[in-house]
Amino acid sequence: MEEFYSFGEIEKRWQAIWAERGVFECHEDEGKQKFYCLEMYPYPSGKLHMGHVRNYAIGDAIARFKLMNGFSVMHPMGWDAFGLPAENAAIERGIHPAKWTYANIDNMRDQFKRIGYSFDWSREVATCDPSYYRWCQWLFLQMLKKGIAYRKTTDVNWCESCRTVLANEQVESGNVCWRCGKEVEIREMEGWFLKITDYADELLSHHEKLSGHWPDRVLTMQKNWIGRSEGAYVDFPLVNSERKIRVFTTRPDTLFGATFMVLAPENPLVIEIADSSERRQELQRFADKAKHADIIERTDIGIPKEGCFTGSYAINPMTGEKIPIWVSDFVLWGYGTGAIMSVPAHDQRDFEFARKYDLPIRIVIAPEGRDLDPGKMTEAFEAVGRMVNSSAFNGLSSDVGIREITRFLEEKGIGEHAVTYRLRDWGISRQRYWGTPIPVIYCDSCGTVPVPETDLPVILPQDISFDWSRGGNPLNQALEFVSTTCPVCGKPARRETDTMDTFIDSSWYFSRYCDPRNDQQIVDPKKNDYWLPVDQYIGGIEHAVMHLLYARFIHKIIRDLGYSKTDEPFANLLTQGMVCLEVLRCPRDGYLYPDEAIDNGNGSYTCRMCGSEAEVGRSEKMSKSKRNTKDPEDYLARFGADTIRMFSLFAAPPVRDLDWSDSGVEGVFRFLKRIWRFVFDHLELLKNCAAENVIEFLPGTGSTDELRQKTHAAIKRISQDFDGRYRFNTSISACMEIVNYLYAMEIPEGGHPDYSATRAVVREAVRAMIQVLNPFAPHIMEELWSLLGGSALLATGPWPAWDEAIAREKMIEIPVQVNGKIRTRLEVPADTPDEILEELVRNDETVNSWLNGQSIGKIIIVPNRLINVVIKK
RNA sequence: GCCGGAAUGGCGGAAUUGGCAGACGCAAGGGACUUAAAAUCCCUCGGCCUUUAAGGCUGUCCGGGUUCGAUUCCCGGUUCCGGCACCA
Repeated sequence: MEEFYSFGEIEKRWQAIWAERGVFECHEDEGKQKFYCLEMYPYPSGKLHMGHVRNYAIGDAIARFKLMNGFSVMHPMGWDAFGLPAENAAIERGIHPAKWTYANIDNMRDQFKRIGYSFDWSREVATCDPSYYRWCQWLFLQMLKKGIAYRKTTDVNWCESCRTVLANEQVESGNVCWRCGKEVEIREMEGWFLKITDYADELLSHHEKLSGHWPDRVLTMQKNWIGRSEGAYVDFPLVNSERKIRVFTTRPDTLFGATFMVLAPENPLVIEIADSSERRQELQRFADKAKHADIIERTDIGIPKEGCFTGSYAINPMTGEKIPIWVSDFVLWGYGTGAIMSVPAHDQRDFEFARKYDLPIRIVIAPEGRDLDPGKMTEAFEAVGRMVNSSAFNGLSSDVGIREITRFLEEKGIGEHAVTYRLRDWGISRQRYWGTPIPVIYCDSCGTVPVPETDLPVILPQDISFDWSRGGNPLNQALEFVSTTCPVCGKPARRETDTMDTFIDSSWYFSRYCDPRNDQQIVDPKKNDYWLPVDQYIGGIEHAVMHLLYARFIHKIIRDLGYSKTDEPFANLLTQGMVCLEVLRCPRDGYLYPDEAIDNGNGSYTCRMCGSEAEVGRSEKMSKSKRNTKDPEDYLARFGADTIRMFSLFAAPPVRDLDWSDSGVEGVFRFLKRIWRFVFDHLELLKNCAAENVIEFLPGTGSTDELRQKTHAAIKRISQDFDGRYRFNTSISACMEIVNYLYAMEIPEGGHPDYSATRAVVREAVRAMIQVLNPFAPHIMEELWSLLGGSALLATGPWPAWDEAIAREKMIEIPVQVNGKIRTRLEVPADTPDEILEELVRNDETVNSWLNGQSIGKIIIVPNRLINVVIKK
């Protein structure tokens, strides 16, 4: 053993041994309990960043812990390899997307291996490989067959900077592209959609299975996104026409208060019902304006809503009254029926609209214990109450009224109970090259024809020109790809040139890992049944509604196709926090790299370029644009893989954001060196302790008993931390305490009467430390394990057991309070009976001095924790 | 506007079920070793007050409440972060 911890050589050696022996390669083993540990696979952007290091360090700790505990562990890795950056690189630098992507994959795989993650590389997949995307295409064909995939022309979100359509989930803050941050525009386009709305109810109700296993906020975000609302459809007949206008309302109890109607400008009825050609033109202009209005302006709550009268009237089916029909852009064409009944007394938007255009307001819901006056109201009364001005329904409470009115509507055939969702169907067509080709063919005679399954995969052509000046998707220019023959009639036909949203690729990759080389089917159902669901899924919160909703949806389709028995793909979800660092900002030169500023040592920084004082901003997510990134490679070279892994687990609990700290990294490095040196300094005493299964303990001194107790308590604590709590920062600190204790302890020389007793306890402690730290710093621990005589690999265990009796402290210092303030402490054996404690307290000098001659009211004893003496009032 | 989450020393964080606030680490200060530096080891370290020892008061965003006892539970508020934002 060398005196100094040479991490570089140690890490390289053990990585080679693990790979050689295939320790992390897994297979279905019915004799063992399985554990599927998965971190969200990365986009191969070129190199790993600190967020990756952390994400995979968390998963690796869990996977390694399970492996040491005898589970059959699957911990796979692959690449979310289709996507825009590859294509942009091709345009900017003339490198083919495939070449760029595979070069990045090679580099990142090499980085992963040098960090020593316990991935089963034999299961690696890359979504841009035809053997993978073939099954995306197959899945699409199955959805087409079932009517889940369909084509329509509709308003879509178009990002000009990415030159493609985006799904609703991929538009942030109302109008911003999730990828590039630029504003999106609404365009009418034709494209492919998946009927995720068919699964809305199930996606929502299965939250029940996830509750308690997924973070509440992810479930809440999905719930809001799905946006279920329950109410009724109501038909309003038009005056002088056979036509009806159907509306959706969540408040049938307010139906008597509907004094006008409003249509969305896009609603085709608008033009149809206009009462004159003049009016028609006016309405057309209004609709055009609404269509081209800025999305933010149109949807901002604060801005008063413009409206336009159609000249037509409808009949309120309850009151029989004639009510005017208006048009306004606050009514959305994509939600409900694109038309509403307006109840200005009980809906704020309707109220504001009614005030602006002087439309009637009628109270039909009375709050408990007060009266409303339509003339004096300043806002709508939106809460529930008792029905008034509602004929036979007067006096009913809102909830009863909703039921009764709905029943009445159904009896009369003028409405029905209804559920609507905010969720829209998922638009998956992307007008870009680097994605999975959508396997359909357009034939002039036969229409839209699916590519026969036997012809899959439809290969993405490699020879392609990325000349955007010619407009549109580069695939359009690939004539050999586009021109084909119709599979039905054999006449010339053209292929679809749009590719699939890459979120499709990532919606089922966890299934493919179960059977990654299968070229007969998407996955062998037996293998899916063995491994799924993923027992622990780990990734960033940014995918709360995108990836995590899509994957749940696609998995249900895979289930319905008979390839899985599980309803939900991810049994437990952990969303890790971001890796953050303070930003440096110069008032003139913007964000600065650390070496662009001079550290004045007093917390202030000077910009090297212009000499002005740079502001130290708050800690923000590491990003290139803010220039506050740290390259894992630098730390790998200076401290090694074990140190960066352990730091990223120690600095904060996984779910929280982590502030990067160079001195914190050094602290962890020091800790590993301390362990190394302790073993080196006590090599003779520790020799072969890893090979020892049973240790003979001798009656010890105070400190040996204490060390044993601390060792067992630490094993217990860390084992329990792995059971879903995953607070590795405290696991590591428990080990630091043991190591500190070992350093502080007097370890007698051989021949001393206490030597044997101390030796046994120290050997046990060091052995256990090496074992429990292995999931966090596997290379150094594997090395120490082998140096201390471990014959098998530590990676496969064993995990140490703890003895409950030893883990419990023998002597306890119990704080004694008088009226809630600590005044003294009692040193007593654990589990001392209450009577004895009470006796001790009553006779205690300090306690009595704090009584000031008053008598004791009662004594509260919390076993082994605390005593509180309450003075009688 | 609505819905979540958070707030603890100079900093990251700990306190698992209402029971010792500040574990562990960083930074800082002091000391040992060294010709020196690095490395390493040891000590101190929330604030205020008194001090010979030791102790007292105060302190977990702010204001109330429940309780023998509240970082933890309840009510009201502040600030920050995130999500959704005319969804009828």
